[in-house]
Amino acid sequence: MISKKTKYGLKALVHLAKSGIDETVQISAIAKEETIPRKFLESIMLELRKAGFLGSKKGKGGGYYLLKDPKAISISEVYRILEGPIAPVPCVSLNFYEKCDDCEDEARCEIHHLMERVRDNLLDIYTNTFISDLIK
Amino acid sequence: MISKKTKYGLKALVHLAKSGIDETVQISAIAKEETIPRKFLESIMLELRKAGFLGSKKGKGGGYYLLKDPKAISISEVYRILEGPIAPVPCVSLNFYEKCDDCEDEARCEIHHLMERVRDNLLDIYTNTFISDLIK
DNA sequence: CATAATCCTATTAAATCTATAGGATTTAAA
DNA sequence: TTTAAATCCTATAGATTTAATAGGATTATG
Repeated sequence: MISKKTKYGLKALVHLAKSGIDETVQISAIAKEETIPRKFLESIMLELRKAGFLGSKKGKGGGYYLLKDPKAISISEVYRILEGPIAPVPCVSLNFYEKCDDCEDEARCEIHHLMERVRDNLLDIYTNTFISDLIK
Repeated sequence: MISKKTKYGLKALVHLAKSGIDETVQISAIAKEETIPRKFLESIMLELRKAGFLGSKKGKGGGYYLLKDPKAISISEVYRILEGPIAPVPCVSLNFYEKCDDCEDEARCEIHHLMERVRDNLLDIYTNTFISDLIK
């Protein structure tokens, strides 16, 4: 299950992609149209800006705008920023690896290989799908 | 990310499968060998029994044993009992469907189709992998 | 009858998720 | 120059979920 944060973040990026690159859109407008709590979205946009996806303009008439081409923003990048690991368990994560407390030897762990397969499938989808692909 | 509960449950089932169908094994033995907190495992075994995967024998010399052939227990069944929905969002879940608060029309939701693809991939893996496939 | 096992309910502790509060800062326009 | 409108930033509250434990009740064996 993905968090609402990630879901909202993806929707906001698609929203901006629809408006066009370099077009500023206000948080309140996105929040209203996408039915996302305004303050929650504010914190998400901040993260996406700090991660380099968005630029912002302060003050009256300001807002957020896409810094990258929607064709160049893969879902996996966004996912890792907002959600964290794509892998189903930390011990098969490429970017957020953590050893399990319970198993000594990963090669002998019964569920390790299954988890790797799941990871590979998710990675395949998320790295080969882009914000531009989500525009309807 | 899957919960430790699901991970522990899968490991316990594989453990029992290794011992053989109808062979009773005690919680404490599984807990020790798989490095799972005993009391936690106790509650997991209880759930697996109530779901029909396991039988139990009380009293001295008792324990748990597999009721089904490991070749007939798919990961998806276990997953749904211990973890819940396989789908990444409730609105694409086959067994735990819930409407989203935010989108009005699922057909027009930008991320809906992506989530369906993820679900289908996960389902494919989890329904076509069985406890017997995890034995090393 | 002592021992060893599951059974069962409740509860705690910690972590995470979701959302909000409350201003500080910046900018545009009146 | 003032006002309004926007982001910026930190903190925190509240709710939910996860992980684990407590404590005894029940049952079976020898």
